[in-house]
Amino acid sequence: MKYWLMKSEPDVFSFDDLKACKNQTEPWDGIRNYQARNFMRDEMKVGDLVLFYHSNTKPPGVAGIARIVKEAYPDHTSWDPKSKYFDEKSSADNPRWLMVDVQWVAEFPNYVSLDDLKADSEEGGPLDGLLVTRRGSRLSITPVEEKHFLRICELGGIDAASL
DNA sequence: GCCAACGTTGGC
DNA sequence: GCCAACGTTGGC
Repeated sequence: MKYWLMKSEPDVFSFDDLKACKNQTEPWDGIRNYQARNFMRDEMKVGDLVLFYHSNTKPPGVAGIARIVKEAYPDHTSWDPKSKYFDEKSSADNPRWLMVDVQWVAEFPNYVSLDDLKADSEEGGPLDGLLVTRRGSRLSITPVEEKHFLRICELGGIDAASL
C-alpha cells in the first residue's frame, strides 16, 4: 500500500465537501498535470491512503485522511466543452486525462497546518524529505513515505493503526 | 494582490 | 531539441 498527499482548494472542494458526498466518495477530476496523472495511472491502487491537503486557504494544511476506492479511469470532464477542465486534445476515444475515486475516511482532530509540517521538515526532522514542504512544490498529487504519513497522523491526532 | 517557482507551448 | 514567452500554482 502506498500513501499520497492530494491538494484541493477548499473554496472549490473541501474535505467536508467530500464527507457530504454520496457514499462519502467523489471522483478526483481536473488533474491536468502529467506527473500527477502518471502517479494516478501507474502507482495508485485501491486502498491507498491519502492526506487531504487544503491549499490556497488560511492556514493551508492537512484536514484529514481519505482513501483511493477506484483506480485511474478517463476523466470525462476533459472532453466536455462546458467544463472548465475541457481540453480539446482529449476525447472519449483517446482520453488524455485520468481521475480516481476518493472516499472520506477520518478527519484529524487537530488540523495539521503547513507551519506544523515545516516545523518537522528540517534536516533530520521526522518529516525531512516531505515533498509538499519543499520550496516551489506545486504538484497537486505527491507520494508520501510511510514514516511521514505516520508522523502526520500523529500530529493530526489519529492512530494510523485504526485506519 | 504579489510574485517566485515551475510547467507548457510553439517558433525556429 | 532549445528556449523565450506565457500561464498557473499557491504561499505570503
